Amino acid sequence: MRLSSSSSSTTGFNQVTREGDKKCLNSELWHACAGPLVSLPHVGSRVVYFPQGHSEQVAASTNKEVDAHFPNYPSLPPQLICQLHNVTMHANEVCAQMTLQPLSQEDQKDAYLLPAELGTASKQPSNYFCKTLTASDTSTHGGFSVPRRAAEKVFPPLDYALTPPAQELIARDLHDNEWKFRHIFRGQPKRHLLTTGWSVFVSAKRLVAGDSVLFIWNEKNQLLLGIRRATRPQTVMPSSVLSSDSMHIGLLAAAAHAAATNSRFTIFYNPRASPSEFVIPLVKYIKAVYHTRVSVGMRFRMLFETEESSVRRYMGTITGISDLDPARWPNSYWRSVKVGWDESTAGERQPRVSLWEIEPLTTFPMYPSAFPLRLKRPWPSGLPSFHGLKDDDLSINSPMMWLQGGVGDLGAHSLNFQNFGVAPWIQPRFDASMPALQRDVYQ
Amino acid sequence: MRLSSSSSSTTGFNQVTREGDKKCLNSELWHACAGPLVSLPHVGSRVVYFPQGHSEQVAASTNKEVDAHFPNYPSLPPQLICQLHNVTMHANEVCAQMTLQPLSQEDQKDAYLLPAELGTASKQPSNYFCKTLTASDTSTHGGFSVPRRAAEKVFPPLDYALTPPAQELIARDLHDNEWKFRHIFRGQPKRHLLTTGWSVFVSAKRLVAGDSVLFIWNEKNQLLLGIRRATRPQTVMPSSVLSSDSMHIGLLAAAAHAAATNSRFTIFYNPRASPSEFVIPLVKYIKAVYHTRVSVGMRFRMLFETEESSVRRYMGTITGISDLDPARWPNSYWRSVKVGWDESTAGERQPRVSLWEIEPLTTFPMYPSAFPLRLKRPWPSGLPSFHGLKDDDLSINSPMMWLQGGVGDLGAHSLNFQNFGVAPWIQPRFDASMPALQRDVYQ
DNA sequence: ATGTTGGCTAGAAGCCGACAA
DNA sequence: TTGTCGGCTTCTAGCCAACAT
Repeated sequence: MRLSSSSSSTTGFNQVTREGDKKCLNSELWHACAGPLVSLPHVGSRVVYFPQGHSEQVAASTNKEVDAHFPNYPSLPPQLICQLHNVTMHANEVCAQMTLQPLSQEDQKDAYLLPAELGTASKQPSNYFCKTLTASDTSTHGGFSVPRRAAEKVFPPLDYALTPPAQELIARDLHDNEWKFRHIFRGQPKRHLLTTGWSVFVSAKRLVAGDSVLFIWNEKNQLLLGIRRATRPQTVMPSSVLSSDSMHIGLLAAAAHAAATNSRFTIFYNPRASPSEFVIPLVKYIKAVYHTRVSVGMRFRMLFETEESSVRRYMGTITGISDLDPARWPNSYWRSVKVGWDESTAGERQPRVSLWEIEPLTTFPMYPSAFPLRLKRPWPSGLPSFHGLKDDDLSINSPMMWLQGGVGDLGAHSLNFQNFGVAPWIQPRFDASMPALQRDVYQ
Repeated sequence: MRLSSSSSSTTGFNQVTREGDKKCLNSELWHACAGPLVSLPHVGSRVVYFPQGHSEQVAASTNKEVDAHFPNYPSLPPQLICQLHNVTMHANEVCAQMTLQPLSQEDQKDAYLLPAELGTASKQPSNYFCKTLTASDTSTHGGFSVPRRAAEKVFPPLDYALTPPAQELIARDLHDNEWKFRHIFRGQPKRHLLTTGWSVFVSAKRLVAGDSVLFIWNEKNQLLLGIRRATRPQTVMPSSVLSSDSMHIGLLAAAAHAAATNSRFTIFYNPRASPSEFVIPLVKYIKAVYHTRVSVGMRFRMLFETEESSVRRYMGTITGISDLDPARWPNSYWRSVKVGWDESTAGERQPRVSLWEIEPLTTFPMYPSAFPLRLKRPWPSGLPSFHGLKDDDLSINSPMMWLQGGVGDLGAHSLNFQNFGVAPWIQPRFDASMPALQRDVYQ
């Protein structure tokens, strides 16, 4: 269950969302290109930044793991609670630039005492489709074959009285460039095709078979058009600017310096390249780490993105809880959970996940937590169970804001809790140091 | 005439010179693309690395200057004497990857005591031409117009008995890809043209008007083909991997860590992006810093690259000698010389240069040096004057090795020394701490 | 000496339904 | 339902000399 945490697409446009001071990016399209699982924390909210996760993104981008002979930054904790000052979406390679400011040492400890930020539900694109391009779609021989259901759902209706039925479509990309396509319904059997204009788009964007295109019909009756390049292995060269080692060091040193001086620093989050989100809302972190009981043997679910840009759940079992990198990052919650996946195709899914990525499937009585919780006191008893969640609210495209008016968006997807009738953290333990995560959050 | 310091093109191929373990790069072509002023130090030799210069390259690549609120690395000196362990030339964006290992604290001081590395003259391409592409050259309407002199000098001779005279040219690029062109001599008036094959090259390399192509006819009777993209302002995006701040910090932290632990680190030197070379041979540094007397008011020359990839000299006057960045990099020789340029178009030339970039024009008696030399003792008198330098050796394409057999390539521009009958450092001072820079170097 | 343009032509780009998976 | 292909058409890429600078 993920309360799609405080996505910045709430209002359609996030704070600055500019690319090089030129144009305002369409937040809805950006999120569609980023994928259904990606959410950006709210500007102004408090977040947790994980240098380890950032390091993983750099490693994935440069195809080079971190060097073993690396300087340690003992002053840099594995997680850093920060104020999120700015989020800028970039269009070329879909990524988000975030300006973070670590809280002071004192505030780091007191973070749990402060009221959590208001969260709002993210507005996912309603009418869209995503298709992976075939060889025919990208050849010079013809146009683009539109899946029938997709065309009927997303494109304006054709006048089928015409012979053949056809219209001109105008779509805008993330750069706000306009692309015109001839949409025609012809052939035997009949099918929807984009002909004139398609090839210039393909060559301009340098699309190849395997890349995906994304058409969105939004509330303003505009057609939006995004692309997602296939993750070509070995695509990025070492950037020829800085060695990957220096990049790794730079990321750590920048964060350490910012932490030591409580000054701002800037990171790039690349959703399609990064294995996992490494800036997550503070409330999501607190809930997962302090209010969820996990133990070896426990079953869980986790969301993954499908080929067609929708989500599906995979199930697995927790097989261990330990530090991913005990030498460099002791006592880190980053990917601290070792898991086994039910399906045998599981080779493609990571063997370690973080607490906030999974939904434990709890049954009563709960197993005692084997995880070294910092929490000392049991959660006050007598909290109500969760009932009354409606099935209609469970779609990933219309996540339910089930804490509206409360103090926090707990930052998880709310899928399928009703299957268990109770939130997994219905009886979490309680830490005396965090009274301000008021109980009414859970009501 | 330039003692192109110990360029790796000496043997035609440098040590590893591989791109992604795929192909062996042609060193001659790489240097031609890099430009006539670029030289790479020898693998195994000792060099001086300037974090400031490296920082300038990152700033130029990311279009972002270094932040004022930057962490200081007091342990990192402005120049670091290193052993150069490896040089790898890259082909995509012409750049060189170098692995450096700082000498130990002790060896840093003793560096001047060790014998200087052997230097050899670099072999510049003999037959080549470079042309900046016009709108017609890059349009889909036609081919490439070859300048007459260039075609006659570089291409194999046509059989002018044919009507029209034509041949097929086969050229190889840095990736060792083969490109075929139809070379024809036709039109009224007659001119050399590349027709069939040209447009695929232009589109494959994505060349636009303003970019340059480079044809080389080498000693093995092979035709080599390189490109140089115009330095488009704002070309590079922030790489969407790491913030420019983190890159700056990363470079400094990596160098500082390597210096502290005497471990290897890796840098990328991008000749076309970097304002100045920031890894230079130790001997060149020693000569410029310890054996050249400069003072305010002194006249000097400096080499620059022309549009046609040849060199020309500009003259100027030293107007000051001071730290470029007294706060961050006190006592640094990097761009420590403030200069004024003779020609009024001097706005495009930097107002600060480093000692090893210029050739002071000395006359007797020399001005007393206003620069804080560390040298204590005057140079032993009685050294011979320099005579007998021949004018024919002054071409940049046939640099003379006038220290052959000596212990060091002094790595400075020795252009036009014969004009003054004496090397500018004929009477340098002498430092007791550096006896091993034997006097016979200068004989 | 060489950049640009108009004219011409060959070949690729692109539209179509047939066919098959 | 939709990917690929052969057939046909259209249009542009590309060769040429004229012309201009």
